[in-house]
Amino acid sequence: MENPTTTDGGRPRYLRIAQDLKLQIHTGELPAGARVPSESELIERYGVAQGTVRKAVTELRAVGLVETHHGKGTFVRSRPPVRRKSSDRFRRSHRAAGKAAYLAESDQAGVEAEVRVRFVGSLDAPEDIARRLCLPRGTKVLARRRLYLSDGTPTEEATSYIPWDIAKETPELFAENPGPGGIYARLEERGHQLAEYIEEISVRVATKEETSALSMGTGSPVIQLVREAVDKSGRTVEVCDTIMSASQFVLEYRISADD
Amino acid sequence: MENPTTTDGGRPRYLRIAQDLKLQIHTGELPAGARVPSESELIERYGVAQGTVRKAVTELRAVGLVETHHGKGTFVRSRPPVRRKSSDRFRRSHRAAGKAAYLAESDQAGVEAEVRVRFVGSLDAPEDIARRLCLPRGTKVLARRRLYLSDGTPTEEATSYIPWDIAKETPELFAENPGPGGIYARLEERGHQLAEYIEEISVRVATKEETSALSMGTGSPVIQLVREAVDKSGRTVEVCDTIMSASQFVLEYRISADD
DNA sequence: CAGTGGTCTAGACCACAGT
DNA sequence: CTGTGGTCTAGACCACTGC
Repeated sequence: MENPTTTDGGRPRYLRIAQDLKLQIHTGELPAGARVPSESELIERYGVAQGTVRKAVTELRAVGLVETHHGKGTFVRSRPPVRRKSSDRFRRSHRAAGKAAYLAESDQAGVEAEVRVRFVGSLDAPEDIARRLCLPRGTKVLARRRLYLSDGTPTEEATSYIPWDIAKETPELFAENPGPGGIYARLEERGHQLAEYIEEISVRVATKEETSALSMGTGSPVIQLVREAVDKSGRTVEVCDTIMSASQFVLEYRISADD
Repeated sequence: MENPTTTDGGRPRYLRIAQDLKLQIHTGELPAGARVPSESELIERYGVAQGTVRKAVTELRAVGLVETHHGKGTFVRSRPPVRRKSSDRFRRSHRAAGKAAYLAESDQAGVEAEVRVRFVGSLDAPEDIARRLCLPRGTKVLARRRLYLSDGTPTEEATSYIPWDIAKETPELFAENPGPGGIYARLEERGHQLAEYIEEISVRVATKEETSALSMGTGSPVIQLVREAVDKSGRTVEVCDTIMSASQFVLEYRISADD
């Protein structure tokens, strides 16, 4: 009798608490970056057990409203979703303007973008990448991994893989900053005129590494986008594997109705 | 001391149990459609409390390996992901062959497809839909909601919205089956030559309704795909709102590198 | 060290499905 | 009715963070 369980107003208590916190976030009572009250505080405030507030916070994490850091606390995430535009994104005109794809998008969205290079160097091609590049598995490739941040918080980690025979004749690809227009501009300068990009989108829950790299909660969904860049000769000259925090993105594609 | 907690071999017990079940699923020991042992059985088998096996099963649901039904049990899901191909999907050639987009894809994937019409009729356009159709909010539109199944299990629910002035002159749109080539073929016959489709993809956790419609677990991620079909005059003649069980799909888009 | 989140237990009661 | 999953409690201990 000291346990009303599910009879709170139809819905479970943990959802009721989650709802309450959502409201506080949306009204600005809990602004972006703010600390959400600790578990003990919530336990006292709502008069429930730890497991219950825990489920509530889990709910908020799943929705992408907060992120939690062990030992520190849980915090309100910032920023609304960024938009990526497909037909726009790889326009040669953006390159002419001296912008890489990412900066071009972010500019449009009015977000302060930052790119942090994590690794540039040779690597044995992983299974899946080798297949996509039509190389025997384990072949040496150039890998470029970078982390993208919007307004300071990491949202996206991308790794480009380029066959070694192409990379070695394109020294700019080894630089942290490959120059105006990004690596696609460099590849085209070297005679690899691009014909099309093929993007594959899938959704899964984050692995432990991704969770920490993108500082999200456990079990958060991520979007995995694998893009192949194909040149006029039909060869795949680059594969880019991107992991995004799912709640932060909306992808847009335009498809011509003419065959 | 009767509680070893996290010291099981580095990882939490619930992950250990989840891992164990995953293995049984992948080896076929628990084939598609099979019942996963009930909570009480798992409690006994692993010698843990209910909360622990619960978290394990939650993990499996998040990964999309099982689905659970209150009062009945939890079951292994079937089918690998279906592929959708963008440049393929809306080819006029598929319509000529008398197939709607969905059947065309599924054929390719060797999956037994089924479409179940849930609703066809007029509706006041919801906020977001009205905006996309450039109509004042609350205007009457024709709505067509259908559920798509692969090998018997629901994977996708789509609702098409068509402005009333277009719908009323196209009687086939009110039929359960709009005929060969689907509604896009009918729209083109009525003079609305399509120019392009614009698709927006986002990911979020399922609402309660979606959870039951697609028979997935609570908190599973879904892909929301909103497509606008634009005709040669620049008018959006249809908006289609699709919810998919995220773990069941891989979306593919081809983007031309030429501006 | 104290404070935070993360895992676990043992036992209770509720809600849904099928006999 | 029994058996299933769903919610909740009270209290315990572990692990990470920062003073």
